Amino acid sequence: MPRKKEFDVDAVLDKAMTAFWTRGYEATSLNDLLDCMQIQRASLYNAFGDKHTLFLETLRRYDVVFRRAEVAKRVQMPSPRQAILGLFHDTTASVVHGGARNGCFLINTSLELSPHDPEVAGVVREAFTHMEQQFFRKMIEKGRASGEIAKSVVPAPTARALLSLFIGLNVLSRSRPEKLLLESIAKQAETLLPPGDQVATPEPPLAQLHAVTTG
Amino acid sequence: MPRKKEFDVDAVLDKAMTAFWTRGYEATSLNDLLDCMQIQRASLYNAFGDKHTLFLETLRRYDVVFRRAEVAKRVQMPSPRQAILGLFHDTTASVVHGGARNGCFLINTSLELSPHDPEVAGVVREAFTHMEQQFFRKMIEKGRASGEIAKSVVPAPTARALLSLFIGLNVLSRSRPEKLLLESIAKQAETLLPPGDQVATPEPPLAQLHAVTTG
DNA sequence: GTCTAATCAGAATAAGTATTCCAAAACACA
DNA sequence: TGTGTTTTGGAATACTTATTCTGATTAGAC
Repeated sequence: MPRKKEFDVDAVLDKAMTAFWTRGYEATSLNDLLDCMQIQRASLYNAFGDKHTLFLETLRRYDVVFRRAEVAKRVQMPSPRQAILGLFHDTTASVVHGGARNGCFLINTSLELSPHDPEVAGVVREAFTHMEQQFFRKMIEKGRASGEIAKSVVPAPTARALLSLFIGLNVLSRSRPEKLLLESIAKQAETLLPPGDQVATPEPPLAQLHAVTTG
Repeated sequence: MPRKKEFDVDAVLDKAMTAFWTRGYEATSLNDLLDCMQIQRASLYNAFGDKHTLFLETLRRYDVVFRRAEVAKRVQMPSPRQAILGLFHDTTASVVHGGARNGCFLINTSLELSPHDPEVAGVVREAFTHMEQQFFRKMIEKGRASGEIAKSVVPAPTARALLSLFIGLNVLSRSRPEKLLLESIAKQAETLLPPGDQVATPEPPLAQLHAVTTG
C-alpha cells in the first residue's frame, strides 16, 4: 500500500555519519545534515525521529560497520601479534597515505558527549571495553600460547596500554598527522609486545588470503 | 582617570576555563559563561572581545598555568625516569582519588576544534610538540646519560609513544575513569622505559623537596 | 568636585536552532 | 481506479544563539 519503503536508509545514514564524524555533534546543524544527506526535512524526521537519535544511529552504525568489522577481520588472522601491530600500521598508513584526518568517530564522540550523555557514553564505553578485552587481550593470550609473544607480557595490563596507545594515535592523527610521529607510535607498539621463542605463524589454519603477514 | 582596571581578570578567566573544559566550546553558551563568571554581559565583551577570543584566552592560560608549570616542575627533578612515570601516576591518582574527570583541556579541544580552527590548532600543536620534545625526549636523554634509563631506549620515538600513551590516558579518564584501567596504563609506561645500570638519582643537586622518588 | 570609564541591568537585534505542520504530488498495491 | 502512505517543498513555530545598544549608576584619579 505505501509508496514502497523510501530512499536508501543506510546510504543517507553514512552521509550523516561523515558529517558528525568530521565536525562533531554540536557543530553539525540540521541544515548541514539535510544538505549532505540530500533528503527533505520531513523525511529525516519521519525516518530517524530527531537529531539526537539520528546521531546515536550513526554512532552505532560506525561501531558495527567500521570498528567491529575491523576487529572481526583481524581476530581470525593467523598471527595475533601481527594482527595487533597491523592495526597500528594500517591506521597510520590510512592517515599518512590515505589522508584520513578525522580520527575515530567513537573517540571523538567520547570527549565531546560521553560525560553528559548517558546513551552515548554507553555505546562508547562498550566499544572501548570490547576493543580492550575481545581484541587486544585475547590476541595477546593467543600469541603467548603459541609462543609468538613473550611469556613476560601480562595480557590484561598490556591490553589496556595498547588501547591507550591506540587512542592517542587517533587523537594525534587529527591534530598532528605527521608521518614520522604516527609511524613512530605504531612502531613502538612492538615494544609492548616482545616476541617469544616461536617467530612465525602458529598452526596454519585453512588456506586463506590475508594481507599482512610481514611486519 | 578611569575607574581603576576592573575586576580580577584571571579569576573570572579561570571560571570560564572550567566551563569550556568540562562542556566544550560549542556546548557552552554565553549565558552559561555569564552565570559562572558572575560578571555582566557588557563587562565580558569589554574585557575579552567575543566568545572565541575568550576561549583562546582560557586555552592559552591553561597551557601556561597547568601544562607548562607541570612540565617545569618535573624537568628539574633529580630522577628523569621518575619524573616521567610520576606524571602518569599523578594524573591517574587525581582521577581515581581526586575525581578529576575532565581529562586535559588541550586534548579535548584538539578533537573538537583543531581541524577547523587554525588559531586553536596552533596552540594545541605547539603544546603537544613541546610536551613530546621538551619534556619526554629531553628527560629520556637525561636518563640515558646518567644510566638510569637503558641505552636501548631510543629517545625520539619513545617520546612520541609516551605522548600517545599519555593522551590515551586522558581520553579514557573522561569516559572510563576506572582505577584498574588507568593504573595499568600508568604502570605500563615503565615498559617503554626499562632501567639502565644506575638505579637511583644521578648527581644529587641542591637539596630540594620532591614528592615522588619511589615508583 | 569633576571628569572618565567601567560597572549594572536589561532591552533590542539579527541570525540560527530544532522541530512541527501543511499543501500537493508520486508511487505501490488492492 | 482508487486508497493510503511517503515523498517533496516550503512556510510557520518557538527558542536559543551571540552581539550590540541604551541608560543609569558608581567608583576612582586628577
